[in-house]
Amino acid sequence: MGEEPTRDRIVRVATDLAESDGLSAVTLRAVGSAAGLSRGAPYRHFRDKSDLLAAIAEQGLARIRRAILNSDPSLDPGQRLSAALSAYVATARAEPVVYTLIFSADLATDHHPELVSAGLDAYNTFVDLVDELLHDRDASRSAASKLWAATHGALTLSLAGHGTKEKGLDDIDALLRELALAVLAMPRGT
Amino acid sequence: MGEEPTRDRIVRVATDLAESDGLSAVTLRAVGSAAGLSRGAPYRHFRDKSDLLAAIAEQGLARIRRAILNSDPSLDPGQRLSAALSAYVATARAEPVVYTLIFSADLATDHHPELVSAGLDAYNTFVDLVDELLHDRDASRSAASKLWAATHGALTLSLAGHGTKEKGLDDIDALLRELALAVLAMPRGT
DNA sequence: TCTCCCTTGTTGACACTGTCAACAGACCGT
DNA sequence: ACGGTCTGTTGACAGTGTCAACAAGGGAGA
Repeated sequence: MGEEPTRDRIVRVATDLAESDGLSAVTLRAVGSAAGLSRGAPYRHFRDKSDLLAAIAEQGLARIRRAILNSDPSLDPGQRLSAALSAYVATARAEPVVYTLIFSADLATDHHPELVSAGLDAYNTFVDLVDELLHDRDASRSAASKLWAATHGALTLSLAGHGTKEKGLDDIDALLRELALAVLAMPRGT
Repeated sequence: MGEEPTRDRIVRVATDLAESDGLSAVTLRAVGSAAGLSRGAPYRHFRDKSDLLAAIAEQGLARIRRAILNSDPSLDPGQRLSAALSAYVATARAEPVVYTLIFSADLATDHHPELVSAGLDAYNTFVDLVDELLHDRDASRSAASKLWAATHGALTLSLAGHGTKEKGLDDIDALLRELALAVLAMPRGT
Protein backbone atom coordinates (compact mmCIF):
# COMPACT_ATOMS: atom_id res chain seq x y z
CA MET A 1 0.00 0.00 0.00
CA GLY A 2 1.08 3.58 -0.51
CA GLU A 3 2.55 5.37 2.43
CA GLU A 4 0.06 7.35 4.46
CA PRO A 5 0.36 11.13 4.14
CA THR A 6 1.86 12.68 7.25
CA ARG A 7 -1.11 14.92 7.83
CA ASP A 8 -3.51 11.97 7.86
CA ARG A 9 -1.24 10.05 10.18
CA ILE A 10 -1.17 12.96 12.62
CA VAL A 11 -4.97 13.13 12.65
CA ARG A 12 -5.26 9.39 13.13
CA VAL A 13 -2.74 9.32 15.95
CA ALA A 14 -4.39 12.29 17.62
CA THR A 15 -7.77 10.59 17.37
CA ASP A 16 -6.44 7.43 18.98
CA LEU A 17 -4.84 9.48 21.72
CA ALA A 18 -8.09 11.32 22.38
CA GLU A 19 -10.15 8.16 22.62
CA SER A 20 -7.70 6.29 24.80
CA ASP A 21 -6.54 9.01 27.18
CA GLY A 22 -9.15 11.75 26.89
CA LEU A 23 -9.23 15.00 25.00
CA SER A 24 -6.97 16.71 27.52
CA ALA A 25 -4.21 14.27 26.59
CA VAL A 26 -4.21 15.63 23.06
CA THR A 27 -1.30 18.04 23.27
CA LEU A 28 0.69 19.03 20.23
CA ARG A 29 3.82 17.63 21.81
CA ALA A 30 2.21 14.28 22.60
CA VAL A 31 0.68 14.07 19.13
CA GLY A 32 3.96 14.87 17.45
CA SER A 33 5.77 12.33 19.58
CA ALA A 34 3.18 9.62 18.97
CA ALA A 35 3.47 10.28 15.25
CA GLY A 36 7.22 9.80 15.41
CA LEU A 37 7.87 13.49 14.90
CA SER A 38 8.92 16.36 17.10
CA ARG A 39 6.90 18.91 19.04
CA GLY A 40 6.56 21.54 16.39
CA ALA A 41 5.95 19.28 13.44
CA PRO A 42 2.15 19.54 13.48
CA TYR A 43 2.51 23.25 12.78
CA ARG A 44 3.58 22.37 9.23
CA HIS A 45 0.16 20.80 8.65
CA PHE A 46 -2.18 22.73 10.91
CA ARG A 47 -2.37 26.43 11.60
CA ASP A 48 -3.61 25.98 15.15
CA LYS A 49 -4.35 23.37 17.72
CA SER A 50 -7.98 24.27 17.05
CA ASP A 51 -7.29 23.46 13.41
CA LEU A 52 -6.10 19.99 14.37
CA LEU A 53 -9.16 19.42 16.54
CA ALA A 54 -11.37 20.49 13.66
CA ALA A 55 -9.65 17.94 11.43
CA ILE A 56 -10.28 15.22 14.01
CA ALA A 57 -13.94 16.19 14.16
CA GLU A 58 -14.18 16.36 10.38
CA GLN A 59 -12.84 12.84 9.87
CA GLY A 60 -15.11 11.65 12.67
CA LEU A 61 -18.10 13.06 10.79
CA ALA A 62 -16.93 11.33 7.64
CA ARG A 63 -16.73 8.04 9.53
CA ILE A 64 -20.27 8.52 10.81
CA ARG A 65 -21.45 9.26 7.31
CA ARG A 66 -19.82 6.10 6.00
CA ALA A 67 -21.35 4.08 8.83
CA ILE A 68 -24.90 5.11 8.04
CA LEU A 69 -24.23 4.76 4.33
CA ASN A 70 -23.06 1.19 4.84
CA SER A 71 -26.39 0.10 6.27
CA ASP A 72 -27.59 -2.93 4.36
CA PRO A 73 -29.16 -1.67 1.07
CA SER A 74 -31.13 -4.87 0.64
CA LEU A 75 -33.38 -4.02 3.57
CA ASP A 76 -36.65 -2.29 2.95
CA PRO A 77 -36.40 1.51 3.42
CA GLY A 78 -37.92 1.56 6.89
CA GLN A 79 -35.64 -1.12 8.26
CA ARG A 80 -32.64 0.37 6.54
CA LEU A 81 -33.33 3.71 8.16
CA SER A 82 -33.53 1.98 11.51
CA ALA A 83 -30.26 0.20 10.80
CA ALA A 84 -28.65 3.50 9.83
CA LEU A 85 -29.72 5.06 13.10
CA SER A 86 -28.26 2.14 14.99
CA ALA A 87 -25.02 2.49 13.05
CA TYR A 88 -24.93 6.18 13.92
CA VAL A 89 -25.35 5.43 17.60
CA ALA A 90 -22.84 2.60 17.49
CA THR A 91 -20.20 4.77 15.85
CA ALA A 92 -20.73 7.58 18.35
CA ARG A 93 -20.52 5.09 21.19
CA ALA A 94 -17.33 3.62 19.80
CA GLU A 95 -15.60 7.02 19.80
CA PRO A 96 -17.39 9.15 22.37
CA VAL A 97 -14.61 11.71 22.75
CA VAL A 98 -14.57 12.50 19.04
CA TYR A 99 -18.34 12.54 18.92
CA THR A 100 -18.51 15.01 21.78
CA LEU A 101 -15.81 17.09 20.15
CA ILE A 102 -17.85 17.40 16.96
CA PHE A 103 -20.58 19.25 18.78
CA SER A 104 -18.32 21.12 21.13
CA ALA A 105 -18.53 24.87 21.11
CA ASP A 106 -14.74 25.05 21.32
CA LEU A 107 -14.72 24.78 17.58
CA ALA A 108 -15.92 28.06 16.15
CA THR A 109 -17.49 26.70 12.99
CA ASP A 110 -16.96 30.08 11.36
CA HIS A 111 -13.26 29.41 11.18
CA HIS A 112 -13.56 25.82 10.03
CA PRO A 113 -15.74 25.70 6.91
CA GLU A 114 -14.65 22.17 5.97
CA LEU A 115 -16.10 20.97 9.27
CA VAL A 116 -19.45 22.49 8.40
CA SER A 117 -19.26 20.92 4.98
CA ALA A 118 -18.55 17.48 6.47
CA GLY A 119 -21.59 17.95 8.67
CA LEU A 120 -23.72 18.81 5.68
CA ASP A 121 -22.48 15.73 3.83
CA ALA A 122 -23.53 13.50 6.71
CA TYR A 123 -26.86 15.26 6.94
CA ASN A 124 -27.56 14.92 3.24
CA THR A 125 -26.66 11.25 3.29
CA PHE A 126 -29.18 10.83 6.03
CA VAL A 127 -31.82 12.78 4.12
CA ASP A 128 -31.33 10.43 1.19
CA LEU A 129 -32.10 7.44 3.36
CA VAL A 130 -35.26 9.06 4.69
CA ASP A 131 -36.27 10.02 1.20
CA GLU A 132 -36.23 6.42 0.09
CA LEU A 133 -39.01 5.98 2.59
CA LEU A 134 -41.00 9.18 2.10
CA HIS A 135 -40.31 10.07 -1.54
CA ASP A 136 -40.73 13.76 -0.77
CA ARG A 137 -37.60 15.86 -0.57
CA ASP A 138 -38.91 18.59 1.70
CA ALA A 139 -40.67 16.20 4.03
CA SER A 140 -37.53 14.08 4.15
CA ARG A 141 -35.36 17.04 5.07
CA SER A 142 -37.74 17.98 7.83
CA ALA A 143 -38.01 14.43 9.14
CA ALA A 144 -34.27 13.89 8.92
CA SER A 145 -33.64 17.02 10.97
CA LYS A 146 -36.00 15.82 13.65
CA LEU A 147 -34.61 12.31 13.66
CA TRP A 148 -31.08 13.60 13.90
CA ALA A 149 -31.97 16.01 16.68
CA ALA A 150 -33.77 13.33 18.66
CA THR A 151 -31.00 10.80 18.16
CA HIS A 152 -28.26 13.22 19.02
CA GLY A 153 -30.13 14.42 22.08
CA ALA A 154 -30.69 10.96 23.51
CA LEU A 155 -27.10 10.05 22.74
CA THR A 156 -25.61 13.13 24.36
CA LEU A 157 -27.68 12.78 27.50
CA SER A 158 -26.44 9.25 27.81
CA LEU A 159 -22.81 10.00 26.99
CA ALA A 160 -22.65 12.90 29.42
CA GLY A 161 -23.62 10.60 32.25
CA HIS A 162 -26.91 12.33 32.89
CA GLY A 163 -29.71 9.87 32.72
CA THR A 164 -27.93 6.63 33.46
CA LYS A 165 -30.17 6.30 36.46
CA GLU A 166 -33.24 7.88 34.96
CA LYS A 167 -35.46 5.24 33.50
CA GLY A 168 -36.13 5.76 29.87
CA LEU A 169 -32.71 7.01 28.98
CA ASP A 170 -31.17 3.82 30.17
CA ASP A 171 -31.89 1.90 27.01
CA ILE A 172 -31.12 4.30 24.20
CA ASP A 173 -31.95 1.93 21.41
CA ALA A 174 -35.49 1.47 22.65
CA LEU A 175 -35.84 5.20 23.14
CA LEU A 176 -34.62 5.80 19.63
CA ARG A 177 -37.04 3.32 18.11
CA GLU A 178 -39.90 5.09 19.82
CA LEU A 179 -38.67 8.53 18.83
CA ALA A 180 -38.20 7.47 15.23
CA LEU A 181 -41.68 6.02 15.17
CA ALA A 182 -43.12 9.22 16.59
CA VAL A 183 -41.30 11.43 14.12
CA LEU A 184 -42.13 9.36 11.09
CA ALA A 185 -45.77 8.99 12.12
CA MET A 186 -46.13 12.75 12.21
CA PRO A 187 -48.61 14.52 9.96
CA ARG A 188 -46.78 15.27 6.75
CA GLY A 189 -48.26 18.69 6.25
CA THR A 190 -46.70 20.64 9.09
CA MET B 1 -28.70 42.24 51.78
CA GLY B 2 -26.29 39.77 53.34
CA GLU B 3 -22.85 39.65 51.83
CA GLU B 4 -22.44 37.04 49.14
CA PRO B 5 -20.28 34.07 50.11
CA THR B 6 -16.91 34.15 48.39
CA ARG B 7 -17.43 30.79 46.79
CA ASP B 8 -20.66 31.89 45.16
CA ARG B 9 -19.08 35.10 43.97
CA ILE B 10 -16.27 33.16 42.33
CA VAL B 11 -18.75 30.94 40.50
CA ARG B 12 -20.79 33.93 39.37
CA VAL B 13 -17.75 35.85 38.16
CA ALA B 14 -16.45 32.76 36.37
CA THR B 15 -19.82 32.26 34.69
CA ASP B 16 -19.88 35.85 33.47
CA LEU B 17 -16.35 35.50 32.20
CA ALA B 18 -17.23 32.31 30.33
CA GLU B 19 -20.27 33.83 28.64
CA SER B 20 -18.60 37.06 27.66
CA ASP B 21 -15.15 35.87 26.59
CA GLY B 22 -15.56 32.15 25.98
CA LEU B 23 -14.72 29.12 28.07
CA SER B 24 -11.03 29.39 27.24
CA ALA B 25 -10.96 32.74 29.02
CA VAL B 26 -11.87 31.02 32.26
CA THR B 27 -8.46 30.69 33.83
CA LEU B 28 -8.00 30.45 37.57
CA ARG B 29 -5.88 33.59 37.52
CA ALA B 30 -8.44 35.59 35.57
CA VAL B 31 -11.26 34.34 37.78
CA GLY B 32 -9.39 35.22 40.94
CA SER B 33 -8.54 38.63 39.61
CA ALA B 34 -12.11 39.34 38.48
CA ALA B 35 -13.31 38.33 41.93
CA GLY B 36 -10.92 40.80 43.55
CA LEU B 37 -8.69 38.05 44.82
CA SER B 38 -5.35 36.62 43.85
CA ARG B 39 -4.40 33.76 41.58
CA GLY B 40 -4.43 30.95 44.06
CA ALA B 41 -7.50 31.99 46.03
CA PRO B 42 -9.95 29.70 44.17
CA TYR B 43 -8.01 26.73 45.52
CA ARG B 44 -9.44 27.46 48.97
CA HIS B 45 -12.92 26.80 47.57
CA PHE B 46 -12.39 24.30 44.76
CA ARG B 47 -10.14 21.27 44.63
CA ASP B 48 -9.54 21.53 40.91
CA LYS B 49 -10.25 23.70 37.95
CA SER B 50 -12.55 20.88 36.90
CA ASP B 51 -14.27 21.32 40.25
CA LEU B 52 -14.92 24.98 39.49
CA LEU B 53 -16.28 24.14 36.06
CA ALA B 54 -18.58 21.57 37.63
CA ALA B 55 -19.88 24.24 40.00
CA ILE B 56 -20.58 26.55 37.06
CA ALA B 57 -22.47 23.77 35.31
CA GLU B 58 -24.34 22.87 38.47
CA GLN B 59 -25.63 26.40 39.02
CA GLY B 60 -26.50 26.59 35.34
CA LEU B 61 -28.66 23.50 35.72
CA ALA B 62 -30.32 25.03 38.75
CA ARG B 63 -31.09 28.15 36.71
CA ILE B 64 -32.63 26.02 33.97
CA ARG B 65 -34.71 24.18 36.53
CA ARG B 66 -35.96 27.46 37.97
CA ALA B 67 -36.77 28.73 34.47
CA ILE B 68 -39.00 25.80 33.58
CA LEU B 69 -40.52 25.84 37.06
CA ASN B 70 -41.45 29.50 36.63
CA SER B 71 -43.64 28.81 33.64
CA ASP B 72 -47.07 30.32 34.26
CA PRO B 73 -49.00 27.88 36.50
CA SER B 74 -52.34 29.34 35.46
CA LEU B 75 -51.99 27.91 31.96
CA ASP B 76 -53.54 24.58 31.18
CA PRO B 77 -51.05 21.69 31.46
CA GLY B 78 -50.39 21.40 27.74
CA GLN B 79 -49.68 25.05 27.27
CA ARG B 80 -47.63 25.20 30.42
CA LEU B 81 -45.46 22.35 29.19
CA SER B 82 -44.95 24.20 25.95
CA ALA B 83 -44.04 27.35 27.87
CA ALA B 84 -41.59 25.37 29.99
CA LEU B 85 -39.88 24.03 26.89
CA SER B 86 -39.59 27.55 25.52
CA ALA B 87 -38.13 28.71 28.81
CA TYR B 88 -35.61 25.88 28.68
CA VAL B 89 -34.56 26.87 25.19
CA ALA B 90 -34.46 30.57 26.06
CA THR B 91 -32.24 29.96 29.08
CA ALA B 92 -29.86 27.77 27.11
CA ARG B 93 -29.72 30.39 24.36
CA ALA B 94 -29.03 33.13 26.89
CA GLU B 95 -25.97 31.30 28.25
CA PRO B 96 -24.77 28.99 25.48
CA VAL B 97 -21.30 28.49 26.92
CA VAL B 98 -22.60 27.25 30.25
CA TYR B 99 -25.22 25.12 28.52
CA THR B 100 -22.59 23.49 26.35
CA LEU B 101 -20.38 22.99 29.39
CA ILE B 102 -23.13 21.09 31.20
CA PHE B 103 -23.10 18.36 28.58
CA SER B 104 -19.39 18.46 27.93
CA ALA B 105 -17.47 15.28 28.42
CA ASP B 106 -14.70 17.25 30.10
CA LEU B 107 -16.62 16.87 33.31
CA ALA B 108 -16.33 13.28 34.44
CA THR B 109 -19.65 13.01 36.22
CA ASP B 110 -18.19 10.27 38.37
CA HIS B 111 -16.12 12.83 40.22
CA HIS B 112 -18.88 15.41 40.53
CA PRO B 113 -21.92 13.79 42.12
CA GLU B 114 -23.57 17.13 42.92
CA LEU B 115 -23.66 17.85 39.21
CA VAL B 116 -25.53 14.63 38.55
CA SER B 117 -27.91 15.46 41.36
CA ALA B 118 -28.59 18.92 39.90
CA GLY B 119 -29.37 17.22 36.59
CA LEU B 120 -31.77 14.85 38.28
CA ASP B 121 -33.51 17.76 40.00
CA ALA B 122 -34.06 19.48 36.67
CA TYR B 123 -35.27 16.24 35.12
CA ASN B 124 -37.72 15.52 37.93
CA THR B 125 -39.10 19.04 37.76
CA PHE B 126 -39.73 18.43 34.12
CA VAL B 127 -41.36 15.08 34.77
CA ASP B 128 -43.74 16.81 37.20
CA LEU B 129 -44.88 19.19 34.48
CA VAL B 130 -45.49 16.35 32.06
CA ASP B 131 -47.33 14.41 34.72
CA GLU B 132 -49.83 17.22 35.15
CA LEU B 133 -50.76 16.45 31.57
CA LEU B 134 -50.60 12.66 31.53
CA HIS B 135 -51.37 11.72 35.15
CA ASP B 136 -49.25 8.59 34.85
CA ARG B 137 -45.86 8.62 36.51
CA ASP B 138 -44.18 6.04 34.33
CA ALA B 139 -45.57 7.41 31.10
CA SER B 140 -44.53 10.89 32.20
CA ARG B 141 -40.98 9.81 32.90
CA SER B 142 -40.77 8.19 29.52
CA ALA B 143 -42.29 11.15 27.70
CA ALA B 144 -40.13 13.63 29.63
CA SER B 145 -36.99 11.74 28.65
CA LYS B 146 -37.97 11.87 25.00
CA LEU B 147 -38.97 15.51 25.12
CA TRP B 148 -35.72 16.44 26.84
CA ALA B 149 -33.67 14.43 24.40
CA ALA B 150 -35.40 15.95 21.40
CA THR B 151 -35.17 19.46 22.77
CA HIS B 152 -31.54 19.13 23.73
CA GLY B 153 -30.68 17.60 20.39
CA ALA B 154 -32.27 20.35 18.35
CA LEU B 155 -30.72 22.95 20.59
CA THR B 156 -27.22 21.52 20.41
CA LEU B 157 -27.30 21.15 16.66
CA SER B 158 -28.26 24.79 16.42
CA LEU B 159 -25.77 26.04 19.01
CA ALA B 160 -22.88 24.13 17.45
CA GLY B 161 -23.46 25.93 14.17
CA HIS B 162 -24.42 22.79 12.30
CA GLY B 163 -27.75 23.19 10.69
CA THR B 164 -28.02 26.93 10.41
CA LYS B 165 -28.25 26.45 6.69
CA GLU B 166 -30.23 23.24 6.75
CA LYS B 167 -33.89 23.97 6.53
CA GLY B 168 -35.80 22.65 9.46
CA LEU B 169 -33.19 23.35 12.07
CA ASP B 170 -33.33 27.02 11.31
CA ASP B 171 -36.40 27.69 13.37
CA ILE B 172 -35.94 25.68 16.52
CA ASP B 173 -39.17 26.71 18.15
CA ALA B 174 -41.22 25.36 15.28
CA LEU B 175 -39.16 22.18 15.27
CA LEU B 176 -39.70 21.78 18.99
CA ARG B 177 -43.43 22.25 18.74
CA GLU B 178 -43.58 19.50 16.14
CA LEU B 179 -41.34 17.18 18.13
CA ALA B 180 -43.34 17.74 21.28
CA LEU B 181 -46.52 17.00 19.42
CA ALA B 182 -45.06 13.82 18.00
CA VAL B 183 -43.81 12.59 21.37
CA LEU B 184 -46.97 13.35 23.27
CA ALA B 185 -49.14 11.84 20.56
CA MET B 186 -47.28 8.57 20.89
CA PRO B 187 -49.05 5.41 21.90
CA ARG B 188 -48.92 5.26 25.68
CA GLY B 189 -48.27 1.56 25.95
CA THR B 190 -44.79 1.28 24.54
C1' DT C 1 -6.98 38.13 78.43
C1' DC C 2 -3.94 34.78 76.29
C1' DT C 3 -3.24 30.92 73.49
C1' DC C 4 -4.16 27.54 69.97
C1' DC C 5 -5.97 26.24 65.71
C1' DC C 6 -8.59 26.44 61.64
C1' DT C 7 -10.02 29.05 57.70
C1' DT C 8 -8.92 32.23 54.13
C1' DG C 9 -5.74 34.46 51.42
C1' DT C 10 -1.04 35.55 49.23
C1' DT C 11 3.20 34.63 46.97
C1' DG C 12 7.10 31.93 44.95
C1' DA C 13 8.18 28.08 42.33
C1' DC C 14 7.78 24.22 38.89
C1' DA C 15 6.45 21.49 35.04
C1' DC C 16 3.86 21.74 31.03
C1' DT C 17 1.46 23.91 27.10
C1' DG C 18 0.62 26.67 22.67
C1' DT C 19 3.11 29.40 19.72
C1' DC C 20 6.68 31.60 17.02
C1' DA C 21 11.30 32.59 15.01
C1' DA C 22 15.55 30.77 13.42
C1' DC C 23 17.78 27.12 11.39
C1' DA C 24 18.76 22.50 8.52
C1' DG C 25 18.02 19.27 5.05
C1' DA C 26 15.41 17.22 0.97
C1' DC C 27 13.37 17.69 -3.26
C1' DC C 28 12.52 19.85 -7.78
C1' DG C 29 12.38 22.49 -11.92
C1' DT C 30 15.38 25.55 -14.56
C1' DA D 1 24.81 24.04 -10.36
C1' DC D 2 21.33 26.79 -8.11
C1' DG D 3 17.57 29.10 -5.91
C1' DG D 4 13.21 28.04 -3.78
C1' DT D 5 9.64 25.59 -1.60
C1' DC D 6 8.28 21.98 1.68
C1' DT D 7 9.02 19.46 5.78
C1' DG D 8 11.09 18.98 9.98
C1' DT D 9 13.87 20.39 14.32
C1' DT D 10 15.20 23.18 18.13
C1' DG D 11 15.41 27.24 21.31
C1' DA D 12 12.76 30.57 23.47
C1' DC D 13 8.73 32.92 25.75
C1' DA D 14 4.41 34.00 27.88
C1' DG D 15 0.54 31.60 30.19
C1' DT D 16 -1.48 27.98 32.84
C1' DG D 17 -2.66 24.51 36.59
C1' DT D 18 -0.88 23.13 40.75
C1' DC D 19 1.49 22.85 45.12
C1' DA D 20 4.25 24.22 49.25
C1' DA D 21 5.42 27.80 52.38
C1' DC D 22 3.96 31.65 54.71
C1' DA D 23 0.78 35.55 56.80
C1' DA D 24 -3.44 37.39 58.80
C1' DG D 25 -7.71 36.87 61.04
C1' DG D 26 -11.19 35.18 64.15
C1' DG D 27 -13.42 32.11 67.21
C1' DA D 28 -13.15 28.42 71.23
C1' DG D 29 -11.59 27.26 75.42
C1' DA D 30 -8.35 28.03 79.47
